[in-house]
Amino acid sequence: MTLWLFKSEPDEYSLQDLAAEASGFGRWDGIRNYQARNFLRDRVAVGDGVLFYHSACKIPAVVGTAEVVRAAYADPAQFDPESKYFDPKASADKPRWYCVDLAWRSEFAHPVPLADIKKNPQLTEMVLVKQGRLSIQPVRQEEWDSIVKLGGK
DNA sequence: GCCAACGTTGGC
DNA sequence: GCCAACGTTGGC
Repeated sequence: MTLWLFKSEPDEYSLQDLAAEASGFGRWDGIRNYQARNFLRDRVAVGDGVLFYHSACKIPAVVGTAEVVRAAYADPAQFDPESKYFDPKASADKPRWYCVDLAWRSEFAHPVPLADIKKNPQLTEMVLVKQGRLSIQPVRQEEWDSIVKLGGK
């Protein structure tokens, strides 16, 4: 099992949106960055744990956890001309973009802000700190444990 | 809204 | 097969 950190803009899709899914899971789609796609397509597996991170908002922070419940499949939005994620260069037998399904697991009592993570000597090696712009990234077990502890859940 | 880091693309 | 240009991302 691998542990991950997934970023989402809360205006687009928040942890609360995932928690409110009637089906019990949500589709993590719209990934259009190659580095993130490669992780999604090649490494993310059912049962993997996910730190849910809110980005591009007032206080960027890890806000809770989720779990992967379906591994990579072709993101349907790339085939839909009406979608903003439409990609004319993608085809059904040669999809370019992938998505997974996630289930909500927990919401932190105390969100863990990026600013605090940067100040924490135990967490300075996180990809989140070392490489800013990556929306899907692996997390070490120790990092997961520290953040969940800080989150209070 | 700027701009830096990244993987991919495509012209040569 | 090199490498400059491109699109995406996201903190500031």
